Amino acid sequence: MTETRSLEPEEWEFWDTWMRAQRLLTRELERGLQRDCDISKAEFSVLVTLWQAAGREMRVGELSESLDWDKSRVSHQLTRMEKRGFVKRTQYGADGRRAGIGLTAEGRRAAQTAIFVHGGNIRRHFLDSLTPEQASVIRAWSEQAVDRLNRHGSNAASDGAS
Amino acid sequence: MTETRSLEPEEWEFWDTWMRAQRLLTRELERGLQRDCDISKAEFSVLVTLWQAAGREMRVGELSESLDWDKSRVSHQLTRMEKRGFVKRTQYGADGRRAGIGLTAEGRRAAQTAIFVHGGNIRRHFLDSLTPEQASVIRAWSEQAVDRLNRHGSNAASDGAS
DNA sequence: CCCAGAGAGTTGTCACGTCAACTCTAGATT
DNA sequence: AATCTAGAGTTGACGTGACAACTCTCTGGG
Repeated sequence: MTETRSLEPEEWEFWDTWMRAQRLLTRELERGLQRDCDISKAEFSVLVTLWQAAGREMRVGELSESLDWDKSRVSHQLTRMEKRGFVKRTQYGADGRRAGIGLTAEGRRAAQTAIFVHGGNIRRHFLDSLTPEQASVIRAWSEQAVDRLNRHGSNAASDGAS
Repeated sequence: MTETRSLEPEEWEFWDTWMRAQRLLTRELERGLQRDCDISKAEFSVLVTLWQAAGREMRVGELSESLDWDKSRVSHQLTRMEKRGFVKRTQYGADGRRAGIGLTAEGRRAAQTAIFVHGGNIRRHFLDSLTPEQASVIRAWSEQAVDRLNRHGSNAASDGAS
């Protein structure tokens, strides 16, 4: 008969622990964001990205690119955040297409405090928990992984790095 | 005026890269699961847990404990999976409460192949990407983090360390 | 001019996940 | 025994995320 698994129990456990750590960390930070700033992780991401644009309006496509989110996801998220009064869409054409996205005053306020508070939480729950060695190893792996996985997802062909 | 952030740009970037790596990896694996086995990550988790119970029926509370999921989340997930024919609830009392959860034949089949295939994907996309040093550092950090964060979540009071 | 097709955004649908409210049972209290 | 209550499970509402279908505009070719 065929094998019923392709990883050793020890490997499964490693994987499981790693996933669990991620989930716990993410959950803790998300709860902090909700508790302290009354915004979600998704809202935070959008707020930060627009904040970094420093007043310049962004297009949906830019947000999508920068966040690495599906365009429809961005659109849905903007609809919700527009309802909450964090962002506004300003029209370009005579029609409804081609919208520029900007923060409202309330959005700017929320972004500012959230960046401060959430940054502190990240330090407490993540950065402070790392030894210098762990930090540098994890950083290196992350960069490696992003490179490798991006190659997979976006472009399969353009491997010009000869 | 108050500071507008509490992390250095370099620290933000570290955090961002780390999160991005996780997200890309998770996404890749989830897509693989969908493509190769036609099941979601959530379904996989439930199937595996029930599979490990080796035929014995589990209660919702046990699943909730073991997966570290909210009970309502388990319940919703079971409803969906019952519809797909992967699990069945068997009643204990005269009423509808106290259900035992078991895999159907189809559930067992799906679990078996998914464990094999997904295990392979984990190896390819994660384990194989790690140098021995990275593996041991990440493993250590994960265990550390799970311990620390579990203490936070469950019991807030038992802080014997003066 | 008209039409085909590429790009940008939106919308619908469905699965996932969280929180709060609800139901039913069973054990404890009186 | 009547009731109160803690625990187990379910349900509903809503935000989130992925995917496909759709609309509208613009542009190039006939």
